[in-house]
Amino acid sequence: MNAPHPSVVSLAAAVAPIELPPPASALEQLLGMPAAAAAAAGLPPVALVRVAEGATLFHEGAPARSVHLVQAGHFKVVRVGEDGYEQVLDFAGRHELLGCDGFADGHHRSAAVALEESWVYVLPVAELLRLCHQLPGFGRRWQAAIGRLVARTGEMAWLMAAVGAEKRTARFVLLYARRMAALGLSSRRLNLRMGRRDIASHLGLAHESVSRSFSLLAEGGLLRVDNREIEILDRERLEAFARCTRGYGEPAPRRARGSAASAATATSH
Amino acid sequence: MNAPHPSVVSLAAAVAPIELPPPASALEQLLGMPAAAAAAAGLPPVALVRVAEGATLFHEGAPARSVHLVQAGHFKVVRVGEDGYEQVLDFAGRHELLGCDGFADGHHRSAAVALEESWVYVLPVAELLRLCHQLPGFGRRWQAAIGRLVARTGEMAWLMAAVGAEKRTARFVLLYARRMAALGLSSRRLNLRMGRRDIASHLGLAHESVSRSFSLLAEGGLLRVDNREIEILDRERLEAFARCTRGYGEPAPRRARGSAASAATATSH
DNA sequence: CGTACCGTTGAAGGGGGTCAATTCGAGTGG
DNA sequence: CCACTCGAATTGACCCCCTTCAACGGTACG
Repeated sequence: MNAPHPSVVSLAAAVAPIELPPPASALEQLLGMPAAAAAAAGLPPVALVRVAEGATLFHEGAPARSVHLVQAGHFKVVRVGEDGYEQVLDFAGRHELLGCDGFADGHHRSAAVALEESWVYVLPVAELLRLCHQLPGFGRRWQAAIGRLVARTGEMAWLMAAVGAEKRTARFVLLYARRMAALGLSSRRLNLRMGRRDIASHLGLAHESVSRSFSLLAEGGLLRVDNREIEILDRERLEAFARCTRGYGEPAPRRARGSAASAATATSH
Repeated sequence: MNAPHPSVVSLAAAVAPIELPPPASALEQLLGMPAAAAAAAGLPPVALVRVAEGATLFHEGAPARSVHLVQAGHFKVVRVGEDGYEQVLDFAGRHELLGCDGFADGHHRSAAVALEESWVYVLPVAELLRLCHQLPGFGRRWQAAIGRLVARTGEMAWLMAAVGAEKRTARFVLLYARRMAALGLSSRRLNLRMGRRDIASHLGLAHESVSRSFSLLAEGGLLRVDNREIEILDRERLEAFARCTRGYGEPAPRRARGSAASAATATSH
């Protein structure tokens, strides 16, 4: 707990904004050009700030003056219900936007909490409109980013549509793996940055159910689970299992020792 | 079924595009100016097309060349899973945008089906960028619309977070009422445009459970249910009931005859 | 009048929520 | 180094709620 009272204050206590991070910059990819070219085009430099683990990037209800582009690290997007229940809306990693729901009325409708030490670019909303005007091609990129954001609703619906905790957990793992693959990382060995509670809140389950699901999927030989280290052992069967949204049937592919009969799992029907 | 094979073809068979609809135009509100002023600014006219009940505005996977602004009527946004299960992602009415998830890669990730005879404005994506450049103030309005769209993820999460079919149904009713209020319509007497199956798919429940939930909420005196005609009898208690997301407890406020004791329902506990 | 679909209600069965105990690891201070 | 604490993660047991299967009434339509 290097953040005693998680607050935006921790931002001020962070290291001074840097100009260019170690690997490829998420900002450059969004702009569609290297930072040097952007500077030459007369664009003001974009701040890159550090967010400590457990710190809140922005609070629910706070005025939304800027959006954030994740350069490194991971966040959870949460909303606290009127009853105090913390609902995890989404997880966001590199190249993803945070805070766009604040566009609606100028106030954030969710909070973003860093799951680990992270770095984000700060893009004032006023800058965004100017970028659309000045940078040719940025409009398209910005629209694409918005499209991916809107598509998140579909992903979430896909998650929640599955009945059965195991199916839902399987879909979560597949979704997470897909995002890792999009970042060029391994989609077999996953390093979950969030705890079981956060996963459970995201999936609408009890954290015990998530734990049980992981165990059952591992018992079935689909996954190897070691705390937050996940390895997909049999992607074929995992996807087949997650495919059918409805039906408690096909309870779990437990002990399907049959080797390559991928057509149908050898459950007794 | 006036649409034998629901298809975009029905669009061509629709009445010729009109220029101005009867009441206030959703397009004018998005543009921030009357259509006459927009025309004077050199903007090309925007097509307003009719979509028959049951017709598909755009299909999943189809190339996304334009977004649609609902002027009248209602749509359901659906995604068909690989297993053929139809998942309702959202419902969209007047003043709402359809097809923005296609921004991501140029292809629609969901389909839009008209629940009744509807009218939509067709906004080519290329036009949108030009509007941002030419129309002062449009950028802000467009951002706000995007923000509302992104905020939908939070609404959906709020829906699904509730455990218990009754709570989830109650939240759906409240959400629907809120949208009706935003349109200036009555938020007490609701006219659901979608069937129980669609609601169930949207809430991740069996359609029988939705039906039962409506009956139980009606039995508790919170709602009056007559097929698709819903009336909110006691908004106070309905919101209190929907408030707590978790806990099967407080099963249902059935037969709470006690008049004004709103602090705690008089269940035997 | 028959068909088809929607909406409602009943009965049975199982999955997951809740509560509870246990293990394990990290951090802390003796 | 060890005792202690705290939290995360796992596992077990019980029981309610929801899914599923089934039947029934109502309405639109040919």
